[in-house]
Amino acid sequence: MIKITLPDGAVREYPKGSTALDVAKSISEGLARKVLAANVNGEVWDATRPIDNDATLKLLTWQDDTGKSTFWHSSAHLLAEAVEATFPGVKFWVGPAIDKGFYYDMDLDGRSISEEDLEKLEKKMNELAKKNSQYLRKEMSKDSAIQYFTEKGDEYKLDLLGGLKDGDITFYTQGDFTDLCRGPHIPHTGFIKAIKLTNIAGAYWKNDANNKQLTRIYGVTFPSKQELDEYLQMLEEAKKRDHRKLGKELGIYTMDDDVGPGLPLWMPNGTIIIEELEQLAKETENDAGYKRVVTPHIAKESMYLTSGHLPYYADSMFPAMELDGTKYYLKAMNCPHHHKIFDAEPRSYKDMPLRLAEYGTCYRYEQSGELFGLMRVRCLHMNDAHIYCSKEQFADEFRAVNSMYLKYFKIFGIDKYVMRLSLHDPEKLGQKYINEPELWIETEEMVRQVLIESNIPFVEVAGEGAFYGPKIDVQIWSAIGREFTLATNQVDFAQGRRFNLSYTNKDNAPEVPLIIHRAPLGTHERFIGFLLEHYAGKLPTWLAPMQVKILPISDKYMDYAKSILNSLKKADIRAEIDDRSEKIGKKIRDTELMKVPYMLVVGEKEMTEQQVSVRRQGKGDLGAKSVESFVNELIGEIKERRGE
RNA sequence: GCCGUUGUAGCUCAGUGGUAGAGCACUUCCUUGGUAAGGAAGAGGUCGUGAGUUCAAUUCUCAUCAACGGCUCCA
Repeated sequence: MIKITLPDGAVREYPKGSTALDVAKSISEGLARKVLAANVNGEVWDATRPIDNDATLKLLTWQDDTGKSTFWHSSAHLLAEAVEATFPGVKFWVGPAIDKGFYYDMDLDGRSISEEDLEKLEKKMNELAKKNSQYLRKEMSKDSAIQYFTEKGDEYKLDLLGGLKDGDITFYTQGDFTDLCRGPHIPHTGFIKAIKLTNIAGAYWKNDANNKQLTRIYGVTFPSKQELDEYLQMLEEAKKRDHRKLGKELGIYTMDDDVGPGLPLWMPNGTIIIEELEQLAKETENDAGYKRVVTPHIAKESMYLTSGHLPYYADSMFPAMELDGTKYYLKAMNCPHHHKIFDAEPRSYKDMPLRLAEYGTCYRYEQSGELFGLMRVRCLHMNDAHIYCSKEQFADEFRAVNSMYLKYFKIFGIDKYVMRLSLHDPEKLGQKYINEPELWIETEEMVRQVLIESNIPFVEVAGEGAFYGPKIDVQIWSAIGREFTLATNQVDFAQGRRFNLSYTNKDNAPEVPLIIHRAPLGTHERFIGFLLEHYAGKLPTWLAPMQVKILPISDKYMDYAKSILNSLKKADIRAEIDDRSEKIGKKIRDTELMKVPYMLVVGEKEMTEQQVSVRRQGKGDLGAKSVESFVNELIGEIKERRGE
């Protein structure tokens, strides 16, 4: 007998070789029908795998993240089974579970798969799922595994085997499909009740653009039809808050073929948002001791050679223009310009830290396939600043930048983000990263300490640093789930020396400053794209392009409406009268759809009592009040940049 | 840049080898109506662009541009 300890602390005895499924059955049949996998001594196992020793056990169902990912991983195998049955000879690479669903990468050997094929595959998968085929686990020696795949001529699985140790190799078979796989898997295919293959995409083998491109099929599955429907419904909802759709509907920005891809034209409504954000940034940066600067959009090649950008990023800069034998580049970043401002005057430790801020216009020749609405563009306005400081001042400055982020996030109610400490990749020193291994480790540790001391939760990722130093990135997700860096706070131990920057320290000796690059609001483009999605277009009043719409019941009240408009304008409130000869219901509907925060309905009653009937977008009628008190309250809401 | 899909009116979308249609938006007129769509009439498109096949192309083929879904990239 073996002792099984359950999550509630209960210890039960079972015969040696019992499975998690046996344990579930001993608790209840209903539970047994829901068990997808099991956590055995901290490791995720098949629910059908025999347990030979005492163990702690947690049964995993659809309610557990690992239960879900096991379900989706098994679904990927089911997809592969369907593909193999439909397109014989296909070679498979890997098929993992992802955040929402799964994919499988495969080499179709020159064939291509269409949307119609996806439907066929879905059908086949449903057919195969109904067979309730068990996922059978089998251990195999490395040699026989190599033999197996050599006979099959499967170079992909052989490649996978190369990275595995003898003794770690397991195979899983369900129905007619066998795959090299670490597992675990759900008990049988019958759990998979609802299947949706979402899209087909190309994906480079081993994520390397130099390798062959495989075909990737994405899908998502559920234990019930209802959950799939709910998921599809949710996707529809997400599309409604896509900034590209809202940007068009609300007149924020437009793109034009004649202007060029990735070059947004900001319309009047979008420009208002930009100006409000800049105002916020100016106020915040003034308070934090920043000084504003303005620099040109172009600079000579020599400067980007000095900075070291050109060797790393020439491909993603617009090609140089040549004038009088000198090459000029459109600037892709503001830092070198700012360094030149630092260098324009002799600096002493008394000037430090020196904080130079600019909403600088940058141009980056992003790859065509990467352009994405406002989130990834070729002309961008960075909420940029560079802080020049001593090593001693670094921690305080870095911390202050982080708290500026958090201050902004509070204003905008941003809570769904991940702070990422982006480090260098030691293998790419000298290629992607400046070859200063000790400095890397030293500064990375400085940044890590600041994060830990400030109690900011973060994840560490190697290979995401800037070429000149480590950074903290704030990662966010677009409505459709694509990940972006919203804000960034970077340490730069390289450019100071490259530009020969120095200040005189207390001992009258020259010293190279450390530089912090920071962009807490990222770029206008990405930030506004993000905000549109974040607020689903319902911007807080201080940001809303139109803040108040006055809706007269009929033309008779137009003069009264105009007097209200005057009071609003005097208070610098963005307002307008809907003077169309439409019924009030129509005016309200149109204003609601344009997501104007406040509507003032005025008619006979309001005019006699010198009031306005206030209607809040999305909330409905708030009742009548005097014009004066409405204006005063609104001024407060706008000044304090209140969210709701 | 790569793989795949798409491209018809301002927007959302029908449709056809014989030079195009709906709803909303727009314009004009009627209507002056109390909290999410009042009525009528009208205007609007060389069907992304270029070439080829054909008596004839918006429709078929190719190229190109752009957008979309991914991959790669992201100072």
